[in-house]
Amino acid sequence: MRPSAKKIASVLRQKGHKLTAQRRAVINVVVNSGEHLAPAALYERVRRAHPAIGLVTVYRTLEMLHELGLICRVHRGEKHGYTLAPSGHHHHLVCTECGIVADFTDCDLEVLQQRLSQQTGFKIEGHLLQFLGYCRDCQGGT
Amino acid sequence: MRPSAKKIASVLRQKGHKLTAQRRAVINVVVNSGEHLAPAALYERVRRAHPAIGLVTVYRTLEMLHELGLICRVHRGEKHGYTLAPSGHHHHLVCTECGIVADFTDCDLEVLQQRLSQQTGFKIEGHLLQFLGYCRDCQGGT
DNA sequence: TACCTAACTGAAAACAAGTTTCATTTATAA
DNA sequence: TTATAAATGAAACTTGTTTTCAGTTAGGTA
Repeated sequence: MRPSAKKIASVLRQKGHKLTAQRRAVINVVVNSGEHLAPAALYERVRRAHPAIGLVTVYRTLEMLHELGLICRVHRGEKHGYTLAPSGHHHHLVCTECGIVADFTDCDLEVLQQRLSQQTGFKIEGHLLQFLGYCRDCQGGT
Repeated sequence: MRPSAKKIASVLRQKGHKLTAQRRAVINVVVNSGEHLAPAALYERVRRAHPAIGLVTVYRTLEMLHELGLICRVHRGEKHGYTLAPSGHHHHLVCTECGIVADFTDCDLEVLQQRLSQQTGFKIEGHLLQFLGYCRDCQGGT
C-alpha cells in the first residue's frame, strides 16, 4: 500500500518534525503523481500551490522523506527522481520517455545472489534492479 | 574475454581514431586495474605515467572507449566508473568499500521481464542489475 | 493566548561531476 | 616532409545538489 498524505504527515509529526506549509505542498505533489519526479520537476509543480517555496526546501524535504523511508529514489540517467515508497522490498520499471514508474516486488534474485556470493566470496548486501522501457502511452511516438 | 591493451589500440586504429600517448596511458590504466575506477581516480593514476594529461582528455577517452563498447559503466553512488568490457551482456558485483568489480553474465531476467511486460503494458528495452556488497578483502574491516 | 525556542526556510554562495569552447599541438596519410 | 583532420589542455560553463547563514515559524509551554 502506498502511503497517503495524511499518513505521511502523521509520521513526520511522530518523528518530531514540523509540518510546514512547504512540506505539505511537497507531500501533496509526491502523493498525487504516479511518476517518478526529479527534484526540479517536483519543484515546478510545488510552486503552483506554493509559489514562494525554494528549491532547497524541496531537496531537504525529499531527503527527509527518503530517510524516513516514505519515498524512494529511482535512477534515470544521471539524475534521480523520487516516488512514494510502497512498503517493503521492491523495484521499478521506469518509462524513459515520460518518467512514469511501475513497481514490482518479486525479483527472485535470491538464488542468483547466493550463487554469486559463493563463486566470488563477496558478502552481498543488496542489489539494484530496474527495468527501462516505454510505457503504454509512450510506445507510439518519437 | 577481457580485451588487452593491444586489442583496444588496434580497434581504435581500425575505427580511424588516433593513437596518442594520452590515450595509450588511459588504456593502460584501465587494462591494469580490476577495479571500476571513477574518471577522477583514473585521472590520478594516469598522471603518474603522463603528468601533463588533462582531466578532460580522460573523460573524452573514456567516452570514446565506451562508445566503441570496449569499456563499460558501473553505477556506484551518484557518480559512475568504468571497467573493461567483457564481451556481451553482463552485470556487475561491486564492492562498495574498495570499488573492485566482478562480472557475471547469467541474470535469468527474461522470464521476469516478459511477465512484467504483460502485466504493465511496458515495452521493456533493457535492465539495470547490479549487486552491491563487500569483497573478500573488505569484509573484515570497518 | 502570548511567548519561546529549536526547527525550518530561502537566497546566495559553494561544490562536484561532467561538458563545451577555442587556440594550439600532433598523428598519420599523402 | 608536409598538410590537415583529429586530438589536446586550460578555462569557462552547465547541471544537479549541498552548505551557510540570517531571518521566520510551528507548536509546546507558561
